[in-house]
Amino acid sequence: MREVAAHAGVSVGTVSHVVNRSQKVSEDTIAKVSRSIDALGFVRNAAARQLRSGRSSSLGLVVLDTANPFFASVAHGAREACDEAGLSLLIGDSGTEEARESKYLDLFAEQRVNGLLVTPSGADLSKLEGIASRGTPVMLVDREAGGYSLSSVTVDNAAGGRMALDHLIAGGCAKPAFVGGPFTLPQVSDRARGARERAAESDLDMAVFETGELTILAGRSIGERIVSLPEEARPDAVFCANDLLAVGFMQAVIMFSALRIPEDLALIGYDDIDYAFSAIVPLTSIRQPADLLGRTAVESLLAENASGEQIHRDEKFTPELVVRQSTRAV
Amino acid sequence: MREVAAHAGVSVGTVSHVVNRSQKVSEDTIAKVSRSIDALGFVRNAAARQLRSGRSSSLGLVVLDTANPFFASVAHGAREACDEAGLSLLIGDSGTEEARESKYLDLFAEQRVNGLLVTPSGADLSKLEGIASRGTPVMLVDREAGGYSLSSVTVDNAAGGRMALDHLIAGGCAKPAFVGGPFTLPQVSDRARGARERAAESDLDMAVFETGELTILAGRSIGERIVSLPEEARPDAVFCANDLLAVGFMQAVIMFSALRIPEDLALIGYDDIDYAFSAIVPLTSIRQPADLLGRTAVESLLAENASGEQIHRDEKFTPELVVRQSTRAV
DNA sequence: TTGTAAGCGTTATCAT
DNA sequence: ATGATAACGCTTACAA
Repeated sequence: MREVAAHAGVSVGTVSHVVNRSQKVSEDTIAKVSRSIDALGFVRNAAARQLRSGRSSSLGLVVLDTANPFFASVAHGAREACDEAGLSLLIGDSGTEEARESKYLDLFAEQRVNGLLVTPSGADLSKLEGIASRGTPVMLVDREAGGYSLSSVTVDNAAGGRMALDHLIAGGCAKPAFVGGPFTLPQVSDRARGARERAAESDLDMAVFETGELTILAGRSIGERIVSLPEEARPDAVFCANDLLAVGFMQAVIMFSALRIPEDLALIGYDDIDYAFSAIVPLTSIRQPADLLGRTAVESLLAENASGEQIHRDEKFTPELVVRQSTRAV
Repeated sequence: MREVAAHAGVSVGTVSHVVNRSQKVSEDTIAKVSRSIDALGFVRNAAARQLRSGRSSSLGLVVLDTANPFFASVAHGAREACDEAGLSLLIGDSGTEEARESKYLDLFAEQRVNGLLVTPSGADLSKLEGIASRGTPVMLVDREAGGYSLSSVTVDNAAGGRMALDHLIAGGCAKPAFVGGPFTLPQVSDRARGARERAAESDLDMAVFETGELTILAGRSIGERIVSLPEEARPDAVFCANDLLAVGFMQAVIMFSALRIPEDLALIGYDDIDYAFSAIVPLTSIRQPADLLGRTAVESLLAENASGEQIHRDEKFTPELVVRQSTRAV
């Protein structure tokens, strides 16, 4: 910048003002300085800029798995909202590991982000609470605050679980099962709880098969296990904690058994990702407004930030049943 | 940091040394300073750090579409390689728009990233060449340098196109068609070119249907158009420029026609995303090593950076045919 | 409308 | 092993 100033024959302060339009500068000077900037290929230094101004104009987002289309959509919605607000979004992928989550939190803290959007991996949110209390706004995404003093944007998982079982039972299912994990994730345990409650209302037991993660691969391997069970032990309807599991489950059914979906085994997923529609047997699912979740998280964070309030809010969306072939006509 | 120094009764230089392990400090002092850091909740300021040291320890990646599983995998591979090298990765999504790409490039330039990985949206790479010539290493990802003086990591698209048609023709197809776009993307036009060449070798014409983008939605709408063509004008095999298009195309075939895949219409995609396997009719595809592409891009960039060389290299992977039901037995 | 100059919070070079 | 101190490149009062 000093070089630009020298080249244009003005002071650094003036250069700064033309770069930032922060003060009235004469047309002539603007032209002169602009020419020097181009000639020298000057690019302003974000580090110096941020250090001096104290502002960072960025938000941090930490999700469980960027390869999961649900979180890809959340990130997409958040990015759009950030773009509109002139902020840049830093994205971290915790892989459902607290250590990696913590690493990104530290990284973002060092960057002095204006706010943090987090889907926590573990149960202990005290680190986040600490960050929030030290002045960085924190918004939980797809996770309720529980006893912690934090704001959140969520979708009602228990309601979703109830919807899924309601639909399965209405279709005539007698031996429902739940597939998902880890149960330390409230997203998983709440869906299971809602489902179990609804099953109990119809005097049905719901078997539970726990997986280590929410991926296609995990779905496929638990599917292999379930289709090889003797008929009397096999469920007649399976509710998967997300669509990736359901897609993998379906692969296993088709590869390793002669069971028909939905006649022998009904299948319902969760999230309604784009591919649910295109599955071998189009997949019934519980749709979540993922994009909106990300967008709302950013907007709420910004609103809270602007108002300077310390009041924590919980925004909760309701999911929606999307019926397709994988559960039709049992 | 000054506060920490005062609290611990040492100088700021010493605090810096314990934070960075950059010089020998006595055990006692380390303990004392660490206690003060915890007590005051000190977090080092990345901006000041970078400003003073001149180092940024981050890489920038700009891809065409983060919602596309292919690029999600590329980003995943790149992130892993960055993690291993102790770098953080900034990701930008250009949405195949040059203006957005340019915006991210400027943003990353201001951040003084140590290197840039880019899948360009347009044909003019002079901006990237300029950046590279000004000292920031640039690596093209999934795009060749053409006449520009830039390094690249790619997968052979023309070979992939040839493979696709070879397979279709071996299956007895007589009226092949290509679906994809925009053709300004070399990934698309090279696949089409390879396919057309192979078709010509068998004295076959290949119809071309251009789409505006490479999404499920675009595939569905072009699919609607194609299945409603009179039989004599309708292709008997369709090669889609990527799997998203193919998935959407398949949706249209099933919703809006009675045509069977592959008996009436064979379908082949490109990328072999996870969902190809689970499509209504499992999708034949040309597999690209997406993860490896991202990883290699980072590693090559770092290697080039370390060696301080200006020699540009082109690494080219070869794709692989994965046969599934959508083309089997015509 | 433009110039001057004091920091922002670190790191790194010298002394001590 | 520790301390003092000069930058790093910019923003922003304030002065001219």
